[in-house]
Amino acid sequence: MPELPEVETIVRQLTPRLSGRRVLRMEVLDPLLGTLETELIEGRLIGGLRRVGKQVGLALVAPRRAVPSHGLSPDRLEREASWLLIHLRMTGRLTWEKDADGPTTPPTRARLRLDRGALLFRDVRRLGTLRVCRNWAEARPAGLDPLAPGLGARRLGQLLGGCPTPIKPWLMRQDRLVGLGNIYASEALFAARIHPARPVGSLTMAEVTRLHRRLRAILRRAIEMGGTSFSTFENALGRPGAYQERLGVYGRAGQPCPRCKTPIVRFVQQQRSTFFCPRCQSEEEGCISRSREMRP
DNA sequence: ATTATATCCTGATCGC
DNA sequence: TGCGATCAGGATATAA
Repeated sequence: MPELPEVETIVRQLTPRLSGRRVLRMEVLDPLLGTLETELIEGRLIGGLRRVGKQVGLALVAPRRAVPSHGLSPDRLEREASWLLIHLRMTGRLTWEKDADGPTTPPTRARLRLDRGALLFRDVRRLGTLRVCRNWAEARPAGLDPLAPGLGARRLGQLLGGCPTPIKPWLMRQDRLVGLGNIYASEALFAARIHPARPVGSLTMAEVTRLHRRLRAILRRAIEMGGTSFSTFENALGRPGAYQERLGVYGRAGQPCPRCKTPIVRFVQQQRSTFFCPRCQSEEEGCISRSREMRP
């Protein structure tokens, strides 16, 4: 379940390894991936990597460029590059392999052969996708990145608007904010002490501010810790993250809330598990001051 | 327009 | 011990 911090971890690990490499051949092994415009990729240089929402974006530039190991600047890539977007969905993995010529083993779904080594896309559940875009305008997602410098509490408030949708499913809508999935949506609301079923329009400005601050803090912290390995996530080096040790509510139904010891509750929202603390995250707005008194 | 449901996929887990 | 049913969830398609 790679969400924003997990994808960011992978991008950071792969950037020095892949930047400047020349793509020799794109091998699509799983027919479920469909046909791709490989001519926008093959023969070009990897100008850099970038997280595009929950996707890993490989930026490809003309082969005469000199590319530093940290990649070309973001604005340069936005002007010049074509993009390979890799969506890992649930079980997708990206790893660099030294041997680019040997036989591939399942569940390898695609292999990008480079002038040195190869990038392997493995994915047991085969839900992941590959997409080729000719430019940044095609590749850029509709939703805003929660860690973008321009996304202040005010902007988030405007984005939320007054709709009656429950806040938790709203946070997972990729056409509004990109990068949040089931884990971090629950965690952000717990940290901000907002009930997951609260209508978006009912949030006070104070709550929006709190959500904004907590959300960004959690994502940054999770990136520092290499993401969350809840069940299956592994980074580009085949190692787990560490943020699962800091999860407050996700996957902890029945266990005591780390803040007030009340048992964590699980319920289903839009066919997905939502976890929350019934005491810290009151259904009604206005109980914040009370829960604040509970703090040690 | 918005919201709800079904679908995809496969390994792990559960109940009998 | 074995086997079928259920679950996990990101995104999209279709239905209401």
